[in-house]
Parts: sequence; C-alpha cells; structure tokens
Amino acid sequence: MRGMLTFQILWELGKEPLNGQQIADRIAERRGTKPTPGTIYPALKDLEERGLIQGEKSGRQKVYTLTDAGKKGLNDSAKYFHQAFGDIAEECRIIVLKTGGCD
Amino acid sequence: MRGMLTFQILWELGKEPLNGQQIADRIAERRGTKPTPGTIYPALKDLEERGLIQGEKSGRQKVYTLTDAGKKGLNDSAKYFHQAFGDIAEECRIIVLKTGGCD
DNA sequence: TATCATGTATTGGATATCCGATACATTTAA
DNA sequence: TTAAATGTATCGGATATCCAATACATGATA
Repeated sequence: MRGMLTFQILWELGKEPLNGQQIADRIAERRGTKPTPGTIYPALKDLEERGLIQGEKSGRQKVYTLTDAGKKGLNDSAKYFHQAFGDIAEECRIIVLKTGGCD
Repeated sequence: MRGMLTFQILWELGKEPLNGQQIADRIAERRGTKPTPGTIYPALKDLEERGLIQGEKSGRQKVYTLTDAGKKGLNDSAKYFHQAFGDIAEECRIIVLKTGGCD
C-alpha cells in the first residue's frame, strides 16, 4: 500500500530526531526486516524535497527531524491510519491476546 | 508496503464471503478510494492461485471465501499487523480522540 | 427485444517500495 | 598509520500496487 513507508518514517521522526540507519532499525524492529539503504535514502530524500523533513549533517551522520509541514502531515496520516485500520488493529490485538484462531 | 492489499482482502473475506466489487467497496470504506478492477482482480487471482481463497461462480458473480490455508494466513498476518502497528494504532486512536497535534 | 447496470477479467503503463551492489565519507579501533 | 566499522547516497533491476481503458458476460429494466 502506497504511503506506508513514508508514514512509518514520519512516525519514527515524530518521536525523536534520528539518522537514516536509526530509522531503518526502528522499522526493522516492527517489521522484522530492515529496509536497505536503497529503500531508505531515496525515501528520505523525497521527504526532504517535499519539505516534510530536514536533515542536518553532522560528521558522517545526517540527523533528520520533522518540519512543521511534516508534523502536520504526520497528524493527518495518523487520523487516516485510525480511520482505515483502527478496528482491524483492535481485533488483531484481541486475536493475539487469545492466541487463537480467526473465525 | 508489500502485503497490505493482500492482508486487507483476506481480512474482509475473514468476515464473510464477498464478490470482487464488494471487497473493493469494503476497502474503499476504509481508505476513501476504491481499488479499480485492474487492482482487485489480479490480486484475487493471485490469492486464488496461492490457495488462500477460492471463488465460486454464481451467474455473473464470483463469490470468494477463505480456504483453510487462507484462514491460517490471515491469522498470521493479524499477529504481524499487531506486532508492527499495534502501538501506532493505539496512539493514532488517542490522537483522534484528542483531535490534537502530534508532538 | 433492446438497453442499461453490474460484475469479471485483462492489458499497458505508472509508481511506490524494495533489494543488492557499489561508491564515497567519516569515525573508531587496532 | 592502516584497517575496520558505520553512515550516506546512488544505481539497476524486480515487484507489489495502482490506474484507466477495454472487452466480455450476466442480470435487470424499459
């Protein structure tokens, strides 16, 4: 689904400033697989060009933060996520609690 | 993100048997935009070939249901969804309740 | 019966996501 | 000082997702 990678990047940056690999690590913690540089950096570049995030070079690192536009975008995305998946998430939580089947 | 369309199709079919357009309508209710036939039918075909769903022709309709393998797949996917997005969903819910910003 | 509506199915093209490989830069450790 | 580690960045190719257009089939309505 389009927009999920973007949403996840914004989400993690909504928590704290991070560099590219830290973002990838965070996503890996959730998904079980780590996005490769070929995935992360073009996406970060795109978000930067769209003005949603900004990167500050610091030695070999580039630490990214949300811009104000990025915060707004994240907020809107959060609402969309809730609308689209809120009930699914709740039911998945229950499924996990029950460690049971799905019927 | 890969797998979301598949997951959403399985999710809706986990509720009840549906035809292609009904599935698309359900997804539209969540996302605000309805997947086109070019999106839905190849995906359904793929799921059928993978043995996760089966379609029963009935006049001009083809009603799809989950196979046992499909139910297992959905169950696994639900657990994955919870792992990857459970806390995000909870926080998005709170954001919507507060109708506030994200900081 | 003809027309319209609804549903399935495919195709071509676009695009977001993704990987692996490669290159470069900076920092850290030996 | 050299080697290793870490981080950024790009590229080419693959693939899931997606759209619009087209075609066909069936059912409902006029």
